[in-house]
Amino acid sequence: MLQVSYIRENREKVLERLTLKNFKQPELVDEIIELDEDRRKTQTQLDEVSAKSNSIAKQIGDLMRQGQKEQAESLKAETPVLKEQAKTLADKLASLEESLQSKIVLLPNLPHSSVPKGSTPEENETIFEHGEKPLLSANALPHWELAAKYDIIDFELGNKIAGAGFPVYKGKGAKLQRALINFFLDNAEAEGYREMQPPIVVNEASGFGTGQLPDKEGQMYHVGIDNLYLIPTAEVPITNLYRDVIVKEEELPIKNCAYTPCFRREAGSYGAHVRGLNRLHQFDKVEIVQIAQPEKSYEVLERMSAYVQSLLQKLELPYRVLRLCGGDMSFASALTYDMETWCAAQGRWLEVSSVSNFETFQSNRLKLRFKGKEGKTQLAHTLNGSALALPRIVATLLENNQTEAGIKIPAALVPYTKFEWIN
RNA sequence: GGAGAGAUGUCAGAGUGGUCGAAUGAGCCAGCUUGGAAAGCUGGUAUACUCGCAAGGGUAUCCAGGGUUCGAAUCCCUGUCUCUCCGCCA
Repeated sequence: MLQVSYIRENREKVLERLTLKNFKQPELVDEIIELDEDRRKTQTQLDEVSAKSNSIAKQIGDLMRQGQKEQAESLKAETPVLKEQAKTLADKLASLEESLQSKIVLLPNLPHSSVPKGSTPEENETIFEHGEKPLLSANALPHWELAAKYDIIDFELGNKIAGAGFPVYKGKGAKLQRALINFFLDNAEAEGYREMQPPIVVNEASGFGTGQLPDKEGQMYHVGIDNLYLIPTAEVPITNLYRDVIVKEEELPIKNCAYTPCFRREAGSYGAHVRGLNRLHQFDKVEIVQIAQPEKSYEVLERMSAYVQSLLQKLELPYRVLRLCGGDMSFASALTYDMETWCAAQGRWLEVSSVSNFETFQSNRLKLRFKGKEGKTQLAHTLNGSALALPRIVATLLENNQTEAGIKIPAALVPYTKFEWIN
């Protein structure tokens, strides 16, 4: 959520930046500014009336104590008018605040100055590419066929007990999952992240804090009876740990990581390109989350990007890094890097990580602030990234490392799997 | 699921209608003291909105939302959460 004061003071810039994000309702900006002006005027009026009432109440108190009952009574006569005024103003204020809030949450975050123009994934900017695309033999298989061949992931069985998009990992498939989770967590710890285990259901306030609610409600599984949501990413609980918190500046940056299952309804997306592990309703992910000082957050973002890349390098996966264009970025992000691995049998790039700086967009919703040496409190910047999401890593590993003898586990992972081959 | 108790500042904890943004203590910060430290002493120590160049002022906030009242941390209603006991349970 953008700050009203910022919109008020930077109208032109806000409009210009929203254009880059292909925002369709620029008229909202002026509506917000107008509502805000009205809101502040009403606030001032209400404050004045309240000040008057307070002073009268105080005088009545004084008079009563001095036993001057009659004068007190005559002062009381003045209050009904004030009360009426206060009520009217308070109602007006509440309704102004409500419409202001309802409009301001519709504005996406403003993109950083380095964000390229564009509205489709094709217009994302490839800023780095690493590793050789493997040359597979003509009879190479996509991962879902390899999964069946080696009996390590069973999509049918998951179908039976839950539905499409809930695979069952079996034997070495399950062990590979566990190995990857541990590999990612150990690396994150070495990078300075504190491991956390949060709840994987969250309440409404948490969903709002990180921006999933109210608009992306349909993407989360909702447990109606208790009004809880299954998390779509660990970002939600981990970032919300700091909701309504004022941290000390010297504690920054705060670095947390967590492994959690993630749940996404992804309603209505079925088809060939979502086969196998490409898109699931439940998947595992290790997430890294940082809270940083505003002037350092872009440095932090680069560092997070480099860290994610180091994981891909250790796993010996060919990848590229994209800087997302304005139209392809998420609602809340100011700058996003996507990491994609080359999935050789499918012959396509698969997104395995997304690293973003949200600047104050989330912290404004969360009321996550820090207090500097001078005692001034200000909103902190939040960042997060997948490090990494498992299914597409598994898909890439299976497809790229398939040989006549089976699937070769990358050396860095063998201490975790304790086997070198799936065969 | 049943019964009861409770929710006050960074923490502990007072406060049952006015002088309460809130006693007291601890913590923290600054200063004094000291060779340095401890102890001691002195002062400071919430957040949001708003007015103001500033100094400073106004308003709101004692879990949340309503209500009673000239006036609510205090009384009433509703909700949420926490704790204790019982039941159930990995």
